[in-house]
Amino acid sequence: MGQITLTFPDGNRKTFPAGTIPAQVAASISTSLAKKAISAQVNGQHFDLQWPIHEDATIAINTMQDDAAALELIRHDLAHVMARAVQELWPDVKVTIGPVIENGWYYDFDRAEPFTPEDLGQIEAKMKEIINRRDPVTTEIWDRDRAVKYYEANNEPYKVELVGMIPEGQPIRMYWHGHWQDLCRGPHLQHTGQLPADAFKLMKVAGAYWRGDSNRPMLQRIYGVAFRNREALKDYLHFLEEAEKRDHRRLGREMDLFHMQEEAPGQVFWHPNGWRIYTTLQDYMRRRQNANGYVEVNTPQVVDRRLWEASGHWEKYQEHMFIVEVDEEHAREKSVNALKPMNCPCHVQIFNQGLKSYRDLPLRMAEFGSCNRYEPSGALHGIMRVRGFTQDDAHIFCRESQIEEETRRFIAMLSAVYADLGFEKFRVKFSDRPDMRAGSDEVWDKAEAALQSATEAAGYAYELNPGEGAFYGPKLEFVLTDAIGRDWQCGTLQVDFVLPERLEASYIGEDGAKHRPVMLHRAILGSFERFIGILIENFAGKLPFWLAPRQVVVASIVSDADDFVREVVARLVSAGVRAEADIRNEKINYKVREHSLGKVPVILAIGAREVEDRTVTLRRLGEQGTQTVALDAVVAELAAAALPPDLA
RNA sequence: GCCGGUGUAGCACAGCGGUAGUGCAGCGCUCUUGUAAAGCGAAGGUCGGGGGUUCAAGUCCCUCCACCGGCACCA
Repeated sequence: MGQITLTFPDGNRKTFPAGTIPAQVAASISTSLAKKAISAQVNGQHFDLQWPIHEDATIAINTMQDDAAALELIRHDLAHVMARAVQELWPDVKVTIGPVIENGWYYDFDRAEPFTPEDLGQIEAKMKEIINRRDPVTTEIWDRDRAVKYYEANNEPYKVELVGMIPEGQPIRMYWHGHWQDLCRGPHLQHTGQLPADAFKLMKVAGAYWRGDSNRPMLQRIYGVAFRNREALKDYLHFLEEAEKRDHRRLGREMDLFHMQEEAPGQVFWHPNGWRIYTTLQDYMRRRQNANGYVEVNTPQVVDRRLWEASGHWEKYQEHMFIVEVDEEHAREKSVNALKPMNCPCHVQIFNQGLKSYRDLPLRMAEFGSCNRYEPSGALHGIMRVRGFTQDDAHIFCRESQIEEETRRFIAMLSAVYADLGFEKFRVKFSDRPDMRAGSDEVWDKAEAALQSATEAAGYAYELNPGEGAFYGPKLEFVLTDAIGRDWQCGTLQVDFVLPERLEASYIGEDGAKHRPVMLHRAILGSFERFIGILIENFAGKLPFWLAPRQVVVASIVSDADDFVREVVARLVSAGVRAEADIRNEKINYKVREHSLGKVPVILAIGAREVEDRTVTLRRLGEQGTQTVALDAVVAELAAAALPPDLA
């Protein structure tokens, strides 16, 4: 048997017989390391302590101190322990897959009876029992036939299918946790006793399609979360509570921004407070667009199916459109229309009016386009995913040679807008050509290169999403990260070679001949509804002053102050501040509490002293202290703060 | 659309086969108040819609709708 040389992280080298397993390497260092070891990094690969090493390599032994490895193993082993617990409790349940996900894992089961919340408690107890058994984890490599026969004999059809999916030449690895067995690529811990019995929790049961395919059976998925210790779990559960307090549906009610009701599922009833946010944001975007060379248009809501057939949407998205049929009772001829689900075909109609010259390009056509889509009922979510929404949409008609410059300008505008709205950082994703696509490779080459180089020129790194582009062209997607670390994909820029062709857009070039323009579809916010939801959650309702629907409440302390309160409100309103009076017969404590819960950024309290001195006592949301200031100074300061960032 | 859960007063919730309850908000009265809930009083609900079982149904069954959590979808 040959020898191999292993290099340790400190640079030391040692020779071992070929086929040595990391467990033996750990034991050669110390018995305590052998006990504490959970896995190894071998040539950078996450390695099971039982996998043999056949050649020279770098090696590092992982213990629970190594965050990434520890969390990966804890979550992965718990997935197995949970599956085992379920099968111990209900032997007829069939197991499928159970991967590690962010903060935990899930495992999908096939069981006739639904799992109940009580079942989760029972499973959790059984898992703790299994952990306390300290069962050793062992592994073997089987050949395909043996694995298939084994699973057929054990009536585990999903596992049979999984074995069949493992590519030729890749090992089919079996793991044993005591007597329980699962197909798994590993690695795993040494024994179940290495798992923290008090740092995991089963969270919820949910349906999930086998292999993500809605034509295949619905399985039952159990989600769990796990961390290295009890404190980390507690922190995470606390984080969930905090996230719930930011929920835009809850804040929407508490701040009286909007509501939704049964008669109009997926559509928003904007209350005065919410609509102030909406119009403030829209006015801001309109100024930004004007400053960036866009022209604004507006197009019809109800459009005959012929246009959607021509654009290709009828064929693909008919099921998801609101159809409006007009019959002979009302009109001479029956017609079938759709509420517009998008604006682009209408924008091409405007482009097509009159002859366009190359001198007209690039033509940046913007619309706050009100769209309706019949989204599947299960997709609806507050104001984030709705059936009626308004996009900050625009289409840039340009020549291929202008794609790069237009992309660069767009990214500059988008980053300025995001910064103004409180998002300093965003990520860029680039999706290139899919297998099914329109247009020649030559054109795709040019479009992809233009998007990439414009992104790089703008100083942004991008993540590649291979093959995820639209069938009509490559795209960029812009992803915001919010205050508690969640990602939101908002902006997009898509190159489209197809729609101008289908809807016969053209311009006259310098050569006097007709040419096809390229269309860039682009949005920065995405939809106002969703973006306002994101703003609410990002700021936990405490919107920046300029966006706050109620900026100032002027509250009387004694009724003798009422006249001065009204005067202060009038001064603020005429200075452009959204101010209102609260002269109800209530204690100042009560008023402060109520307006603080309503997320009003500034409360001005006025009692006898303030009336006497023509001052106000100012209290800012989230602060304990107050300051008493002269009226003129406060009006000037608040008027300045109320200006949108592009006007300040 | 699929799986599971939920739907009781404006809001948050209790009641789970025998004449609909609590807190807060709202309304009335008293209090003129100094920075996160003053006191008292009178009200307020065809218990999501429809159908069924029963002497009797928020309570049990069926069905539809909406919402919540996932999955699938997202031009």
